[in-house]
Amino acid sequence: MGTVTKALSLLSFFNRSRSTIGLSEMARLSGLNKATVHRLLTEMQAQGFVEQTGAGREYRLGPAFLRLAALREAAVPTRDLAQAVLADLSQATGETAHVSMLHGDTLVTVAYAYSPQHGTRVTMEDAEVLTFHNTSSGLATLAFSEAGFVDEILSRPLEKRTPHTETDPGKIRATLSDVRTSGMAQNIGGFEDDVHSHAMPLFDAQSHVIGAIAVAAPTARMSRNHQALIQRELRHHALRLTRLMGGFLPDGFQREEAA
Amino acid sequence: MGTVTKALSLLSFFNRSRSTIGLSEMARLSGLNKATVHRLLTEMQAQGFVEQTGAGREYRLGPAFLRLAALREAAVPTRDLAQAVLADLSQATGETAHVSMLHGDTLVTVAYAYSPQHGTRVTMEDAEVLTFHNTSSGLATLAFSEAGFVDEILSRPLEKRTPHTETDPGKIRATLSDVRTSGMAQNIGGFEDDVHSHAMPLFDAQSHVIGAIAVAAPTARMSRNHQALIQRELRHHALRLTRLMGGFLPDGFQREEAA
DNA sequence: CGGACCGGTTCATTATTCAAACCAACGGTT
DNA sequence: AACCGTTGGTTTGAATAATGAACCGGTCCG
Repeated sequence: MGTVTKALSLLSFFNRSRSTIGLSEMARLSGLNKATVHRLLTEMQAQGFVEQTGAGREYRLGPAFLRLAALREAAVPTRDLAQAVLADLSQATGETAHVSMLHGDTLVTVAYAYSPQHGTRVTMEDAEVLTFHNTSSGLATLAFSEAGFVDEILSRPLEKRTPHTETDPGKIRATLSDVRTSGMAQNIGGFEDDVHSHAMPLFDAQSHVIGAIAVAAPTARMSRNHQALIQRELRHHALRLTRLMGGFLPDGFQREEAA
Repeated sequence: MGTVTKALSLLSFFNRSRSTIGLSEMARLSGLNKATVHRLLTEMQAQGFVEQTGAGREYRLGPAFLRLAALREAAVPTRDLAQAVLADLSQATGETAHVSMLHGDTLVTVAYAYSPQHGTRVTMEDAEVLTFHNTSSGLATLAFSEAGFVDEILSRPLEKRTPHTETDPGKIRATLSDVRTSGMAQNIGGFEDDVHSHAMPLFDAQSHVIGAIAVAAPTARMSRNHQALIQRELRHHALRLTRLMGGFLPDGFQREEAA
């Protein structure tokens, strides 16, 4: 593992529930020597990628990311585009909508929109990492990924998050096959109890899957009419977002959506 | 220069007008060997910090920054806080307001807000890098920086951006002294013709300057009454933002603002 | 006081980076 | 076609930087 890889991988130990990390803890988490970690952090600190908190001298993510994220967004406005489409989609369905993107082997939520229509709604967190086997977005993404990647994901331990989580790789593969046919994935209570979500894949210019767009609703609200509405709107907006981002549906992807 | 520093400094060559950079160009910009640059970029690419565009194989900033910026913002919500204060400030003054933060020796705009009140307004860009000698934010920041940093900045060549740009280090030092007395910096047409801006410094918990908050208006609109309004509102909101971010004014900082 | 942490530093050993030359491929000229 | 100047990417001993075990000086706790 190269030095740069080591340094950057340190950053991945920060998450929502662990926003500051001390030197020794970072050394333990990464398995690297304390001196090495110190040097890497010091170098990253000089560039603003991490900074030290006043008290305790722990490290946290630095301000450089604000700048670089803004530049990334200026160069590739996926987030803005997603946000715009999600606003329409959540408005049309009255439910929470979100877009998650594939980064390597992790699926990260990059944008979401709520509808004010109902008092109850499914809530989302920014930059949340989704699992593949128990979210509709994960299933939609996986269904259009290459076989090796699917094997890789399904060979790992699959967390049983709720009583309804499906953890049998064979059954999941059967589900993926259905998703490929219909173009849409569903998940009922597999990630959070009482949440019924629909998701469709998003594609880039080479028709490779790059993420998914989803609508999440309380199961209590999922009547047949409501489900039909969600599916219709989701099909429409998924296609729209893929096109806005300069992508193309793969050959054979079913496209029965209403104009 | 350490390896990590080299790798991270490559990222700083991306900006708004140069969002993709090829291998050879990056080697030229950084002064590093092509082989080294290639290895560094490859490592960063594996972590999602850069990615290659389909055509031309050039590199651009990667998606990892969206995630890390969201986590940074979750840990230290400076941007959100700034945005909230700016909304009020631009509303109260009817002019464009913005906050810029000091990262090492560069001053970067992190948030801004427009007022819909007038048809003409000063426009801003996200993640824009400001110079110190010809912006009110730069002068406000510099006035409360330590002497060594001021010497460093003023010893560099000072760009004469407009006919009104002051480039004489001696006169700039005199201006900084005035800014320290009044707590507020002004700049008339030194950055953009016909823009009159006011700025005040922002401080952290150790009373070190961390950036500035500013109001920028067309010179044509700057009557005595309007200027008095802007100064009053700016004083109020600058103090408010410093406090919201957990900072304290340094001893002796003048505080004659209206409650 | 003694022990167990913490963040940070030292220095001989070891691995990486450097520079320069070299490939293969592409797009224009001649 | 031949040539030219590019591009991204790769290879080579010689120079340089990274590494990790031990070490320092704190602070907290009993």
